[in-house]
Amino acid sequence: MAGSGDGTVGKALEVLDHVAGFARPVRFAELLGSSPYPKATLYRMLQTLTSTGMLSFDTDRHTYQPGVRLVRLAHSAWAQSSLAPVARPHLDALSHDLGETVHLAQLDSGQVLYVDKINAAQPVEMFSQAGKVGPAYCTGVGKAMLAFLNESDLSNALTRQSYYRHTEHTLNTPEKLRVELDAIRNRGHAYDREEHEMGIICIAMPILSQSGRPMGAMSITGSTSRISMEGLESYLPRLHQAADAIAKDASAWRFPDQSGGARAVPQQKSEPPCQVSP
Amino acid sequence: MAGSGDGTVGKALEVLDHVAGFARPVRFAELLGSSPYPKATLYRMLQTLTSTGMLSFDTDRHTYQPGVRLVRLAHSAWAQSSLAPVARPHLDALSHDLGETVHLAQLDSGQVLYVDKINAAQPVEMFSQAGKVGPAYCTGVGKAMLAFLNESDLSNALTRQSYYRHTEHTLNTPEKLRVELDAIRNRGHAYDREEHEMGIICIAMPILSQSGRPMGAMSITGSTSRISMEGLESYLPRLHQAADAIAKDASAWRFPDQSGGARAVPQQKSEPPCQVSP
DNA sequence: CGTTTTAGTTTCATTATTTGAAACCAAGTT
DNA sequence: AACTTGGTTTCAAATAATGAAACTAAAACG
Repeated sequence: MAGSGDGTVGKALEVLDHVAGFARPVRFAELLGSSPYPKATLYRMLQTLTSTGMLSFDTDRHTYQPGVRLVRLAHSAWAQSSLAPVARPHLDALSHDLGETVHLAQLDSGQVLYVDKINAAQPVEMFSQAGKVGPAYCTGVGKAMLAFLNESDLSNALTRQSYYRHTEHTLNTPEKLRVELDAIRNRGHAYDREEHEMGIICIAMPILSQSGRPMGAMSITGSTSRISMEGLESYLPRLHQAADAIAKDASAWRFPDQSGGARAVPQQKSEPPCQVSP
Repeated sequence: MAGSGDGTVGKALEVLDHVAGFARPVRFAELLGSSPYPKATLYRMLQTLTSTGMLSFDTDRHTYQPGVRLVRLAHSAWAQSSLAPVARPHLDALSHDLGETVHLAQLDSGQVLYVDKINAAQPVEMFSQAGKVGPAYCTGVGKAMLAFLNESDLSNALTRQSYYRHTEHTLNTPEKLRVELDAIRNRGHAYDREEHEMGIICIAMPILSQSGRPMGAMSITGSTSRISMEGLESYLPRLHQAADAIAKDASAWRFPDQSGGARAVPQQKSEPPCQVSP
C-alpha cells in the first residue's frame, strides 16, 4: 500500500516502520544491514525523521526509536476515528455486565489492529494494548472482519497472511480459512478455538456499516480454564446487541460541531480551549 | 523544529499536523484555506499521506482525518520510550496508595505531552488521556519540567507558550513565570494553584536524569472540593520517592535483550512471535 | 603508542521528484 | 443553459533526492 509509488514521503515512512518494527532502540548499522537503501540515503532519511520528531535519537547510545510526536498524532487519530470513541461506552458496559475481557479491532492492511481493550481483571492497560497488531487469519476479530470483506479486498488480505501455525488448531492455509469464513458469514459471528494461543478462546462479531462493510469487530475473550465455548456462546445475544448498537452509533455519528461559519482555523498549539487537567 | 529545512518529508508532516490540528474530519477546501501551499501541491500531499495510511479519507463525506497507521506506530513509540513503560508500576503504586489521580508527562516542543495517567476514581481512560497535549506554563508538570531546563532550551520553550489566561491565577507573562520557575528549582517541586482550570490543583515533581535534564514530570492532582493544597503537600515524601525511583529505573534501563547475534531482522509483519490475545 | 577497523558523516555531479499556474472536469445552483 | 464551487490533471521549470566515493571520529588491535 505504502512505499514504492509514494515518492520520498512513502520511502521515509517505510524507514519509520522499519525502525518501529525492531521494537527496540536500534543503531544505524543495524538498520543499514536490513535496508534496501544505500548508506547516505538512509542516513539522511533518519536525519529528517529525527528532526521532525517522528524518530528520536539517543545520543549516548546512538540508537533510533519512534518519537513522541507519534503519540500525539495517534491520540488525534484515535479520538477522531468514528469507531473507537463511539464504541467505548458499549464495550465498558459489556465488559462490566459479563465480567469478561472485551477487544475492539479494525483491519489495517490485512492485519488486525486492536484499537481498544477493556480488561475485566487488571485495571488499566493503555497504549500497551491499543495499537498492538495481530494476525487476522487466526483471531476471532480478524476472521469476523475478513468474512465480510468483498472478494477483491478479501483476496488481497488473504495473500498478506503468514499462515504460521501458532497452535495445532490454527487454520494454516487460505483454503481452510475460506471455508471457515463462509461459515462465519452465514452464522454472523466467529470463534477462535485456541487458534492463536493455546488456552485462549473467544467469540467475535463484526461491526458492519449500513453498506455491509466491516468497520471493525469486537470479541469476548476467555481462557479455557475459566470458561467453555458454550459459556462464551451464552453471551451471544448481548454481544450481538452491543455490535448493533455500536454500528448504529458509528454510522449515525457526525463529528460534533460541523458548524459552518467562516474559514475555520485549526486548533493552534497551546490555544485557549484546553481540556487536560494539570 | 520540523518543517522548513526538512524537505518534502517535513512538509508532508506539517500537513499531517495541520489535519490533526483540526481535531475533526476536514475537507480539502478547508485545509487549502488555512494552508501555505497551493492547491495542486496540497492535493498531492494529501494523496500521498492517504495512500500511506497516515491519513484516512472518508469518500462519502470527502473528509480527511489522521489514519490508524499512527495508532500502530504510537504503540511502538510508547512501548519503547524509556520513561512511560518503566514508570507505570510506580504510578500505579502511588495512585493506589494515595487514592489520587496521577499524571506522567514529557515535554514535546515546548508543550506538555501526557504519556500516562492513572485515574483513581474512573476506571479506564486510554488514549483519550495519553497522547493529549496541554500548556506547559500553567500546569504543574509543565512548570516542573521548565524549571530544570537549561537556559537555551528554556528561553526557546518560553517563546512557545501562549500565556493565555485560563483562570485568574494563571501566570500570564514570561516574567512572572520565570520568578515561579526559580522558586520551583530551589524547592524541587511545583504547584498548580488553579492556574489552568478552576477547582483543580496539583503538586508536581520533575523526573531528572543523572545529568539533571528533565526526562519528564509526574503530578498528583485533586479537586479543591476534595482536597487542599496542604493535603497534597502531605504526599510530598511519597511523590519524591516515586520520582526518584522512576528516575533511577529509567536511567538504568537498557532495552531488554540487547543480544548481539548476527544482523537482527526487524519483527516482520504477522510473524510467529505474537503476543496479543484474540 | 601508533595502526587498523569499524561506524558514522559529508561531498558533489547526476538523476528523479516536486512544484504550481493554469487548464480541466464534475457536481450542484441559479 | 450558464455559472459557480470543489476537486483533479497537465507540463515545463525549479528543486530536492540520490549514491559512489571520499572523509573523519572513535574504537579495537598489535
